[in-house]
Amino acid sequence: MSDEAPAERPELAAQFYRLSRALIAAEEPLLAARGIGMWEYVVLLALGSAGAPTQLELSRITGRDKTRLIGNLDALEVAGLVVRTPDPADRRARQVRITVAGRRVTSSCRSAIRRLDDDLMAGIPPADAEVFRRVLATLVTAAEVVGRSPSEAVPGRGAPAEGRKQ
Amino acid sequence: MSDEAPAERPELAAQFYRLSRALIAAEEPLLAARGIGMWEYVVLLALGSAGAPTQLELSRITGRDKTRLIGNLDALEVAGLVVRTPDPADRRARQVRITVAGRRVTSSCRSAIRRLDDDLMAGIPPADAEVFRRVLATLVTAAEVVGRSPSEAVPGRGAPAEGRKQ
DNA sequence: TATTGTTATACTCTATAACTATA
DNA sequence: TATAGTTATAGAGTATAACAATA
Repeated sequence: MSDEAPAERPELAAQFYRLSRALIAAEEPLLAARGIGMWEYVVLLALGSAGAPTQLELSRITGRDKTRLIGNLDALEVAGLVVRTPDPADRRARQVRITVAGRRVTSSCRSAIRRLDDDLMAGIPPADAEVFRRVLATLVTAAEVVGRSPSEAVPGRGAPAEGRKQ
Repeated sequence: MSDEAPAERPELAAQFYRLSRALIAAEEPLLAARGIGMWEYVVLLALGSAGAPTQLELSRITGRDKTRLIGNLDALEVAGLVVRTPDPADRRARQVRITVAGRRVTSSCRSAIRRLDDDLMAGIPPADAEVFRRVLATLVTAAEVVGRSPSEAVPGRGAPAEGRKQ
């Protein structure tokens, strides 16, 4: 209990937050130069693997809300990077497919981002980098569950102090 | 050059983004149960180390905009976790100091977050975890500069494709 | 005139609820 | 009635500009 020396270990959330912000800020101009935004790139990436998902399926794949996906698909479609065709089995749904131009843009973006990642990792010894990437991948999957663990529910007093207005 | 097999290496930004989102989402209820929000915790943490900075200095320390800092300081002050006193040397400025109650809340939050971090890292072998934390700290400092490196300026065509409306 | 803290305004992003057309 | 896609509305977060008190 007498943690007089706080050990000064940095908090993971703060570190991940800074890193993601810095990387995304660095990637955005690279994507913009190729005519797309961050979320449109995410959509293109997902479409590169999936076959011809419906918009709702695509929403679930990317984790992006279906209503916000629409604007991205609109932009991608007018840019000729995806096509939306009515689902023959269900005329309410629309199947989304990536085009050849879409694959080309995706590949170009991926290369640029890969280069950025390599720049960031440039100073890390290869052995350490490999450990880092392996642990990172493990944490990403583990993070889905964190917080649901019963390590701590709420502190002493019962009132959840809900109504903060900030 | 013939990278036919994309090697499937995940992108760092996506991984950091997911991790920070998951961790922050898990931390928010812990902080809320103690009566503060994420940014107020950041402010309290900064005040724990700094002596009695002025609001503008605190803005620079935390990286938070000075106008948005105000709401956080208001909330922290009515909660009795910080006090604002006029700077005797410059009557325009106000010095911000953390209170004893503020230190108590900070410590409680830090323990809870430390516990969350430990939960996340629970499955990682200690040796790997140590490497991971060391590399992570290195990357955080390196990330400040990434993107400013000349690894790639803009792709083929000169027009920066600026006016995207999304 | 410049600066500190503050307030006000606008703009983006997000979340939720309605609406249409199909089923 | 329920669902896929769309649109509209409201909220949170952010950025910028304006303002009062002081330097």
